[in-house]
Amino acid sequence: MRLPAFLADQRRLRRVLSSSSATLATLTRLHALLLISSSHHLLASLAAAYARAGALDAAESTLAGSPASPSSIPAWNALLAAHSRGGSPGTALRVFRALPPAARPDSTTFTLALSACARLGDLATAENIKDCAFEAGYRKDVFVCSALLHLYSRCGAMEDAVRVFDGMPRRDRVAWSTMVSGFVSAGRPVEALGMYRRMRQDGVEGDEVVMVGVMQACAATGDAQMGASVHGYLLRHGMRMDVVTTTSLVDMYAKNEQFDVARQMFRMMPYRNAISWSALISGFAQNGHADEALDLFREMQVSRLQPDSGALVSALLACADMGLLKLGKSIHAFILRRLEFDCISGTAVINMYSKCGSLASAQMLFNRVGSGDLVFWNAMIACYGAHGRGRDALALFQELNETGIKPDHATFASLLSALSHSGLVEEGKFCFDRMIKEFGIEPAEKHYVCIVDLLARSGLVEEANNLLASMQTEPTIAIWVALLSGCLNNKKVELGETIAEKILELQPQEVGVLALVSNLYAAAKKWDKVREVRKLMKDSGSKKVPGYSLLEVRGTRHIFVMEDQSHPQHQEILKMVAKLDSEMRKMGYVPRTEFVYHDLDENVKEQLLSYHSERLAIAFGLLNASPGTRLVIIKNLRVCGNCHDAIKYISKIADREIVVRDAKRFHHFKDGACSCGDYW
DNA sequence: ATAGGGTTAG
Repeated sequence: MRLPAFLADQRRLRRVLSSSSATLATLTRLHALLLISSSHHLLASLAAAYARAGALDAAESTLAGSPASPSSIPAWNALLAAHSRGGSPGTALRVFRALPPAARPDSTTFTLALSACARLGDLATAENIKDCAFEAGYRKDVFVCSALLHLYSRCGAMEDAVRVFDGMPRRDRVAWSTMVSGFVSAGRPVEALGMYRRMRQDGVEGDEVVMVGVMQACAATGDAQMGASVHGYLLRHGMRMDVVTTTSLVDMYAKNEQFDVARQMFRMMPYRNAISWSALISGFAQNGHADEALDLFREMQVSRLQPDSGALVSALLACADMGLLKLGKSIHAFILRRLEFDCISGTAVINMYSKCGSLASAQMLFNRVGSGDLVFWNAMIACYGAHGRGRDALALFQELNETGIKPDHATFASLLSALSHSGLVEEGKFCFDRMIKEFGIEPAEKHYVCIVDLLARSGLVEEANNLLASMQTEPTIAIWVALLSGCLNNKKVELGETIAEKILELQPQEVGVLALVSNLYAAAKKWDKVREVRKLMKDSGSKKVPGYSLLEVRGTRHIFVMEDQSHPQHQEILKMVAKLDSEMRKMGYVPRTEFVYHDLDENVKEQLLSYHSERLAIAFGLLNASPGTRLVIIKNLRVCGNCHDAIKYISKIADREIVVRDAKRFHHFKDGACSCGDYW
């Protein structure tokens, strides 16, 4: 072929350059030809072709080497897009900054640059780019605007996203769906669902992507009915049930505790990835079905799919829940051998050690990994809190401040809870103040729960009550509950009754909440009120979670439930309990029958107290565990004040360290003293 | 001609 003739055939040239099938060799050859002919137009097309073929350096040098003009913008865009897709948004931004001024960026350019900022979480640069885009006349551009929506929601600035969204003259499905998933990831699922409703009212139908966001929202709110209707919508509209969509369905059903449906969906998936497994495993693990979670985890191990860190993290969650230290340790070892030790799995391991009572192992891991990741620190602060080590939590918080990492809402939730459980009232108040004033964090529900708990626990119920009066919004059930439980523990029955009324007005469904209210009325000896609330409990339909205690002896787990006679050593255990009881009494133990909230005879109350599940578990442990080893009991409910007393005596009699983990934290009993800062 | 939205786990 004669070169000049070939160059003259512009149409044919264009076809070669815009098809994505041109090989690199062809492109380099053409490059040489075009340089000779110095055709700027064609050089730009060539650069775009380079970018599409993955030769990004060649694309950039071609562009930089030819004079800039608006006609080179598609090529620059192709280059930016390639960097973005290739996962290097930083480079994309560098290229954007290096754009020659004569090449006028268009809507696509700005959209790509903003999307790179979103990926990097670089709000400052984005603001700059936004200004340029607006100046260039793209203020109303759908693409630029949705890129902004995505940017703001990824940077936790939902209010800015809302502002942009409200200013959009035209909103397409992508804009709506960005808002839906934005609200979901901001932890505001109710507003996410609101967005979806508005979208439908606007006459816009959902597609797979929107519906995934809606499903996440349903999972977060626990709205099972809405969830099922979304499922129906997907089927009715014949949507593509790919891995992502189906995994979201599985996740939603599992989070809503519809395990049969979740499992069925999972089994029907033609193709599953590691995320699908993790979704189901964690669904079980987080809802008290650790056994099934671990069964699935084992099944995943035997399937071809290697467990990734997500599945391991879910399995660790199940170990933490059940206090399975041995299995947890082996997963830790597996991660060390086979995977990169990332922050998420590191945090999960710390959490597992924490929940299994191995404060020392958690500390060791924390010190060895030494990470700059905030959540990692948060987990360790929470771990100290769970072990009643408020001062250590505070010290770690101060250390965190010295690193320059900014604490977040979760840091303060863990810290306040640690201080509360250690009775460090002044420190707690001070931290609550600092959180608001110095760190500019608006207290959320959980923070109010902590601070009210902190005050009320140490008897300052009036101060706690005043704090609630100063709140901007109405206190929620959880906040009232913290106050009420302080009233109950400090025998402030009168104030307690008014709070109980408020809680009942909010119509709580949770049995635990109703039980607390009922106990308060029992403490006030208002037995007709007690009956009333007990009836509510019965009508609420939700089953009371039976209290159980669990311990592992020589690798086997034993579960004890009050009044359960099924254990093969039942008679022996009862004898042991009685023996301990009489020895404790000789040492001065007096059963604290005020913890039995029923209208019963005193001696019946005393008997009931002796058969709490942790007492049975401890008796079993003393009979079977090797002498001198520590007994770690995992209990799903709180340890009552009487058991707390009793275990101190037992620990002294048996000369053993006894550790009881209740729903919230650990009580380390050694030589009759509990190392947890406060009582219960 | 081309760009913006989606799955688990701390």
